Amino acid sequence: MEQNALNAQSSREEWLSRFCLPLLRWYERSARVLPWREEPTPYRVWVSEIMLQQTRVSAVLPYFERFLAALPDVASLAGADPEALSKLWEGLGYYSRVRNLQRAAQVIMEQYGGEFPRRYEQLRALPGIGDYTAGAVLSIAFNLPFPAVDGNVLRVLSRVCADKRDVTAPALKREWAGLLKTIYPEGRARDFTQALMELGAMVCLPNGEPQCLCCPVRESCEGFRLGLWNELPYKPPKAPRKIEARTVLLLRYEGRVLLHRRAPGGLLGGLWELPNFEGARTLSQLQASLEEYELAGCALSPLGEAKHIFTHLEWRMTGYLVTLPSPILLPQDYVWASLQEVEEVYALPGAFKMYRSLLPKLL
DNA sequence: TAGTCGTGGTA
DNA sequence: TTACCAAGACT
Repeated sequence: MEQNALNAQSSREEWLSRFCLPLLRWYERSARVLPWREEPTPYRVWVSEIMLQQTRVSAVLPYFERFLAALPDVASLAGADPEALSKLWEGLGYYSRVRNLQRAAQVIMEQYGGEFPRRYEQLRALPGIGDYTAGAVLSIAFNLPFPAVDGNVLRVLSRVCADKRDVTAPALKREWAGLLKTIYPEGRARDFTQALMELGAMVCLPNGEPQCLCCPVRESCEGFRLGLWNELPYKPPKAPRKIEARTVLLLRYEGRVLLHRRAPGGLLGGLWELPNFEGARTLSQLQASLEEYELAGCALSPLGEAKHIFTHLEWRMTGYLVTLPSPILLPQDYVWASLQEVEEVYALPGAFKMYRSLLPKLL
């Protein structure tokens, strides 16, 4: 065993002096100024952590400011109009996050009198709060020594300890959390949690070369000593994403476009969309389909192709403009929306961005 | 456990 | 262009 290497068996004193304290000193002078850091109330920290799940800081910033301005506290979130809430989240992705956010706010109002709970089990039981977020809120908002093991922390620890095990394994995440719990510096939980993540975000980078020469814990890093940064953290290969052809319809009538509300749950659950169906239909195929639906009098023209890549799915879309000559009876979950309503009321996911951008000219 | 669930930045 | 993947949770 190398004398300068840290590992899971090193003592608390070794971790503190070689890792935690240098890291904290670095954080004190290097931490980015972020809105949820300036005033780390439980509500602000919670909302920021939900937004930041699998999402970059730069993407979150404008959403966070707008969200906090519209819904400044738990009570306003609990009572918010779901449609307006969905619109506030439009474009941020993983839309179940915002539904869980409101459900949790309602639980906090009803079960905790609007006061944020401070016990791990209570936080963990709220919708949308898992092991990471519970630890993040407890440590960052309440300054309590609970670890928050995210992708940054897994990357930092796997490199510092030159650990080649699969970081996506939940058991390993629990193991790192157990280690961290024993080395939290007294009274410094808020800074230590954020310092670990900040190091991963700014120095111990994914995708390319980490900034080891600027790293405050370089001298104790076994990954650095062994030159293993390129191999760590280890993740097994992922399944290839499925490719799906879809036909998208932009139906218009008298300056309005037809929108459909997707079923709750599942992909883009509860959001609005341009009517679409599986398979790439040609113009003549589509013409035949429309006649079946007694829409024979429609003018039909192609709008071009578009691609949208989800994490595990890829849509290759073929779009058509359908101009209705007369009104139709609208089924459930369909609306005629004006351009202004598309912009201000209905949450339309990014998958339809290309066709949405045509609306100002077509309506 | 492994699949589902968005979007945009970056090498 | 492609592939990775970012302050994960849920089933």
